[in-house]
Amino acid sequence: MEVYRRLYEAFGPQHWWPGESPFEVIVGAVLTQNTNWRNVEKAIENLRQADCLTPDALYRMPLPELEELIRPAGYYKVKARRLRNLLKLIVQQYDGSLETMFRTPAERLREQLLETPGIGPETADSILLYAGEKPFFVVDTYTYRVFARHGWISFEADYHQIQEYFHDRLPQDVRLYNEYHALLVKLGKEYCRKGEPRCEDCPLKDFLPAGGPLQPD
DNA sequence: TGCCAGGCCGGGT
DNA sequence: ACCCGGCATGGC
Repeated sequence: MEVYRRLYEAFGPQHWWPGESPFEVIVGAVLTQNTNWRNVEKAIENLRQADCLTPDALYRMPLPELEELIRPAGYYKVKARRLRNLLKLIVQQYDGSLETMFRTPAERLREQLLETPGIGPETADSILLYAGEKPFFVVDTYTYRVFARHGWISFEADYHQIQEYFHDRLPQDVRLYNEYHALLVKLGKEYCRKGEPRCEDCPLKDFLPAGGPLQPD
């Protein structure tokens, strides 16, 4: 929580990803898997131009056409199938209505998302938090890297353990989870990229263990 | 120019 | 159970 405060003071509110619509957020959550958000924006813009930013319209679209539209997001063939799998759930189980979908108990919806091929824990939690406003903390590579390098979690910790770490320590607040995750991404991009920790000017430098960041990354 | 990006899956030990 | 490559485009 002190870490959160420090980041908020350094970077301010990120007002991240409450994107145009919940559906757009869902599509973005799949397309951004291991991919720069800028590329995702191009893909979403293509979908908008094609007037296909609704579950039914997108689910109806032939796979090759979908692949072409989302091409800028990379991994376009896998992602087209993953999107399709998710759309199938939304259309067939919830009649294409996100309101209906998010009315189902969050724990059970999470299970359903995870059963969908191509939807892993981070994508599922991103959908639940950012589109559905359900209190699931989103753990991404930056979360892992930042907290492991500071010695706050183990480098061996899996997704669920890391999520538990946050759920145990933070008030259950959608707004807070939302902002915290966004701030960690911001921090990660600027100071905690893969090869190069730049701890000198990092807002969290005071919290580093003696001898600098831990490294098994 | 090479490396990285807001993961996830499947196949090989 | 673990480890590792494949998937692909665009930006710095």
